[in-house]
Amino acid sequence: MSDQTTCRRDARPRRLILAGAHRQPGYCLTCGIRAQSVCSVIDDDDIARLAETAVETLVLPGRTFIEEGAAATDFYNITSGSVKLFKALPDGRRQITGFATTGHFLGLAVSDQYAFGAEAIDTVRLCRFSRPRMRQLMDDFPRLERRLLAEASNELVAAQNQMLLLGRKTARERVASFLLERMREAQDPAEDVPLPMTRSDMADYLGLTIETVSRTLSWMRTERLVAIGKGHTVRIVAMERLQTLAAGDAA
Amino acid sequence: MSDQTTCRRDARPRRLILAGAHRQPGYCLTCGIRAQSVCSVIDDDDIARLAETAVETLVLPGRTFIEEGAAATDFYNITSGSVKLFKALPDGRRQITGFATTGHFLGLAVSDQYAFGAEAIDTVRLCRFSRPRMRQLMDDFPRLERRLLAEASNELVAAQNQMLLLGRKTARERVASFLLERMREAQDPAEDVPLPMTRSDMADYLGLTIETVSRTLSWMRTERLVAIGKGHTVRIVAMERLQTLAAGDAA
DNA sequence: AAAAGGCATTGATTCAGATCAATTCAGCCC
DNA sequence: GGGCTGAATTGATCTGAATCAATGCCTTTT
Repeated sequence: MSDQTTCRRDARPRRLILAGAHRQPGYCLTCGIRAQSVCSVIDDDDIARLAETAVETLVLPGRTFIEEGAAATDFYNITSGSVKLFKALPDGRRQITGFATTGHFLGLAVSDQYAFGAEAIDTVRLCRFSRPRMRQLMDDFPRLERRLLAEASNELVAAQNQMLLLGRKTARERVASFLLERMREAQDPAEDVPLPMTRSDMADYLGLTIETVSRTLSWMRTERLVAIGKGHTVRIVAMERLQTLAAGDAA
Repeated sequence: MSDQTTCRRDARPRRLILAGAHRQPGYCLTCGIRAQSVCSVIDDDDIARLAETAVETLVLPGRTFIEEGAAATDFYNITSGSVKLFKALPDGRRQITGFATTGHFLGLAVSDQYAFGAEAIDTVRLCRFSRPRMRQLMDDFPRLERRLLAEASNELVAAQNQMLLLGRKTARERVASFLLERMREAQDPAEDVPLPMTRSDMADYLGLTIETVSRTLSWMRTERLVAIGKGHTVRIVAMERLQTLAAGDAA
């Protein structure tokens, strides 16, 4: 990983702030630089000590910055951009287990190996710090630990939903669920859903093939459920019917 | 839920102990009764206050004690027995998202609704306490919060493995993975794997049908990978080959 | 011991989605 | 604009697991 820069420590904030999901601007916990969004404010005397070991890293699109099975030495907080998390089988079959965006933490694990890989979708900025440091941070800031627990809980709920999808839903139900999930994730409240990922990523996330994803989207178009826009965008036309489909209410 | 009894508060321990995975005998955090296994010791002055609202509940086999979508009012710690966690679709399709045994916590959620249901497999004893109380406990005992985070992290890893299984593995690979997982879970180090759950549970856990599970086990028997014993037990005969199969190395 | 009920196994057939195989489309770079 | 390249769509065919359908096999009851 050659494309990393040291933290800009000149911009010292008065208060320590966690990058997070609540979408307020603020300063990164680990390096003190201004982040796109933060969620949690921590009163702080020890900011100088905290900023000591922080490193900001820039990751280019397509780059795998966490290798599945590698030694889990670092902890990451995404300050901008989005990444895909995945697991793979020896013969190349791949399962994307989730997407992570601004504010998410990566590398939370009890094991000493990363259980999944992580690859940048677009250009990603993240703060990286060592595991011993993370432990120390959690000792010093209980709110951080609480926040990690909340994030883990949410991810667990998402994972359970995904297990239901992968184990029991049909291709149509999977794609419908995916579109609605993407809509919820999008910052714009509109029904124009951005799909920045490739069909291949969608397929690997939904446990399908690219052909089935493509066919299913085409079917949704002819059924007037969605309209497929330019530039990786899908507009939801019949929200009700799509929700019914995603919930598995009727075939 | 009529089959619950109040906590036996007469057995006051000197120290507060968390029921957990490390398999040492000790006292339950919430009610102070002796539990089959505990993992974490917490020095304690406030034991009387802590035991105040604790309730021990006995759950009979087959009983659903957490209803998916119901108001998430309580938090549970299993002190003995094993339960299955599941999600369901309106038409009855079901996905078992995991099994929980002695020491596991249930009900961890940011949302105010349970994201999954929980049903007792055998007779289950558990300690139940309210969410506000749980919050208070976490405030008072940071080690509890740390333990919950560790448990959530482990579950997240397990969930990611299961997503790979459900999204990308074949029926044979799924059953092989399941047998090895059960072997790891079992307390006996032997290669005799106990399968207390029904074929239907296995199928709903692996995203298959009971017929496919049955056929796959029969195939494994004829291939001399396993020997099917009496009373819901399977003996692993060819460990190496089973591991290769589970890892998805060769078809 | 016979009857009954609930799993589990095995067989026959179907089908949703995978695989194999062309096109078609959208950027991009001269 | 005219190739060039990788992604997306569409079509034809195949197949692994689901579905439909009998038995078989324990456990409980009488």
